[in-house]
Amino acid sequence: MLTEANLSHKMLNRMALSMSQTTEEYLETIGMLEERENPVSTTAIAQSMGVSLASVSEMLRRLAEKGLVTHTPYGGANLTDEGRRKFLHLTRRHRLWEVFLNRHLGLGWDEVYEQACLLEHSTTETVADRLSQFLDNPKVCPHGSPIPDKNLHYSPISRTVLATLEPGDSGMITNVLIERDAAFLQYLTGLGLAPGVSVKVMEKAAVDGTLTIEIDGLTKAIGKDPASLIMVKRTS
Amino acid sequence: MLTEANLSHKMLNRMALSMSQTTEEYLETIGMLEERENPVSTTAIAQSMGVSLASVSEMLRRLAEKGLVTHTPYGGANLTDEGRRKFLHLTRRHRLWEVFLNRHLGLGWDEVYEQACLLEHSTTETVADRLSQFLDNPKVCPHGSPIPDKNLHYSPISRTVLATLEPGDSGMITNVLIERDAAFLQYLTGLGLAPGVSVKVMEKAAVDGTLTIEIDGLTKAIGKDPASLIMVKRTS
DNA sequence: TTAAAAGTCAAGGGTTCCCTAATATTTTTA
DNA sequence: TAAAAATATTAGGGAACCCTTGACTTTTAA
Repeated sequence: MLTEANLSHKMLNRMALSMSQTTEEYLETIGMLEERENPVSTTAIAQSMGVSLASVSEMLRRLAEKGLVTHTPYGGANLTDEGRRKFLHLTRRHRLWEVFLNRHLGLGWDEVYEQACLLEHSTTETVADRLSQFLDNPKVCPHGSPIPDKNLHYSPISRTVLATLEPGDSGMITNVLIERDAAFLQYLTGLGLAPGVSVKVMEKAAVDGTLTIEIDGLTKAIGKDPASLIMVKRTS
Repeated sequence: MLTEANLSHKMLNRMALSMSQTTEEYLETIGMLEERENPVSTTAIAQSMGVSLASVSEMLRRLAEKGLVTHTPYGGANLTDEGRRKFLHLTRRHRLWEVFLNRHLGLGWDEVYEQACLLEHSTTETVADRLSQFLDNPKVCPHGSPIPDKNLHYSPISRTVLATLEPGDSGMITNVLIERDAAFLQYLTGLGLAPGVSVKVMEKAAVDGTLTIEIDGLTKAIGKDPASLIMVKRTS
């Protein structure tokens, strides 16, 4: 029986805006993986979230029940329109907080991901919109990833990977594909690499693709793997 | 057996900083009630949180186990030093967010409580400290309540209630005791009352204590009950 | 001293999320 | 193409967390 007394705060909350934090994290993971793999495999989700395959299977069933994903057994998962909408809202909140934390609180681009992960789940639409205004409606986060606007539109990202540039090519870093690995970001910082920085490829090792690049007048080396996680816009 | 695989994200989180959100809310409620009633009765907590007496009894046992409160059966509860520390941290975070939301995002003083309630539970110490700096280490929230500093010290609040002023007395509003009742705050806004505003008592009805006051040159009436929730600093 | 108020205990329920083990399906490869 | 390997699902179970009702105990106040 559903009495008024039974409608606790929590229940009302759940009906009003929310999904549990875990559910939101599944949506974010799936949305992120969808950009690389479509549909998204159970294994990819399990690895990315650090849980067992069985947990993912079960969660996918629950998400499908709620209409947030489509899931064909043995065939992977995709966000529904509704799921995608929630995913983009979360992305927007996450990246707006990253901008705030970086720009106004002085946290490094290697620190903001984790903090934004915490805040994004407790951000109402009102606060997100006001925050966006306060920040002058930024288009990208500190890692260069696009921030969906109020209508959830966002600009496409570059498709060119630093690792594919050839000697003589120049480009400007637009964004990095890994945002939560603080150590990786610190490594890039040490090299002088960040969104907006211009690089010129001097050499490319035939054997393993290691690049010799010029950044800000300095010559540096970067392996093919890290260079595959850095997106650039070619300038020549 | 405790394997590395068993140490999920959640478990690490729990060990590192946290308490569930509900636990934090109990601490906040108890800390708040302690200012009026000491020790705090089970009933007071139950009413304030909208749960049954039995739930509170059980939770007090759990909080006592964790060393956050002392609880003598049939004798009420008190925060331990550790509980008080957590309570003050939460208060600090809550009120810092209120200042931010009000000052920079333009939310009204009647809207900030609810939003800050959400954010406070996902705020690390680093972010709280940086936020405080960003806001120039504010000493009070939009409702005039003191914000504990980094060392959890805070200035005492006024003990004078508007309702106790006599005709001819003047004072400045320092803070209001009810921060989460948006309708009440809107009522005060309509009267022109807010922290920092000066008032002069013109009349006081003998029968029910209703005050006639002058605010900003305008004459207004306010009942004894609302006037008992408004704290002032006497200026004459 | 007795009734009312306050508080506790016992038992149980629901949700959420996770795991292991067993099983089923699909893909790969020999 | 059959067996092996990889992938995915189901079954069964459990822990944490928080809440409830109903019976009972303690305290308070008339």
